[in-house]
Amino acid sequence: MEMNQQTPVLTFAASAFAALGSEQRLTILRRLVRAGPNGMAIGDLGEAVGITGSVLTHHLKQMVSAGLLHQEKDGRRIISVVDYDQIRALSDYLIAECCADQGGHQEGLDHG
Amino acid sequence: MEMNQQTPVLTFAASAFAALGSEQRLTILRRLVRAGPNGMAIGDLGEAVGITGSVLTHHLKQMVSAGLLHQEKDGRRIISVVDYDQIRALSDYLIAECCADQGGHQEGLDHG
DNA sequence: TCCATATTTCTATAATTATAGAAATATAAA
DNA sequence: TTTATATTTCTATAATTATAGAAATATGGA
Repeated sequence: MEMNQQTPVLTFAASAFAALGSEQRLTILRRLVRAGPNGMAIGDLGEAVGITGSVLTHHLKQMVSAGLLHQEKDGRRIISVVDYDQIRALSDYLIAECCADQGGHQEGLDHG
Repeated sequence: MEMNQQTPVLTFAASAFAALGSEQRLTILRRLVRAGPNGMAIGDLGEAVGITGSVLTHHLKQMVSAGLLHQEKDGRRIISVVDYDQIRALSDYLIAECCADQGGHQEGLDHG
């Protein structure tokens, strides 16, 4: 199930946090962030972080499905690129929803 | 395994994000945030969010273990209180680590 | 002390996620 | 077209997490 704009905020957030909830995936994400907006081929990524093959595919799939990454084809390579806006949205969610009445509260968000 | 100051950042972050990665737990957390720094007894919390008994205990345990909450005794009630600082730290991590080179980068963090 | 309440632990089962090898698919280059 | 590379899908198994009822523990009040 891929997340889109119709997905309720709670569902998106839970799915995205779950996708961040693994040391391996955080490591993968950090490496992709370092790669910047040009992204990185799966093979190179795997070599860089020491996670390859079907396990890497499995983790990337979860992150794509949660909306943290997207992928583009470049010949026979698949380039993974971080969706920075989604990550920012998640960080904002955390402050807005989870620090309400503690100085970070914002009114008017629709929780779906 | 309870998180403390010695826990590597990556391990804390992965564990905390995993603890946020469930709609039920996000719902619980939001209710506890609304309760503010006085927290909320488990029974009242369960009634409010519609998750009770061993399932609620199970979720709270994960959140406490990840450092998102702590618990205090008040007679025979157990009061759960959000650790706002930890949530802020998590939000900061997301921006610092995962939006680096995209405008949110900070130097000098030790990734453990 | 006895009782009611609050919460946890125990136990079991279901569901999901993780790990990994092998085969399959897709594509570019020779 | 053949070959090598890149990645996925398939399959299987292990590990973790979720759900839930029942029994156990802890505490305050009658």
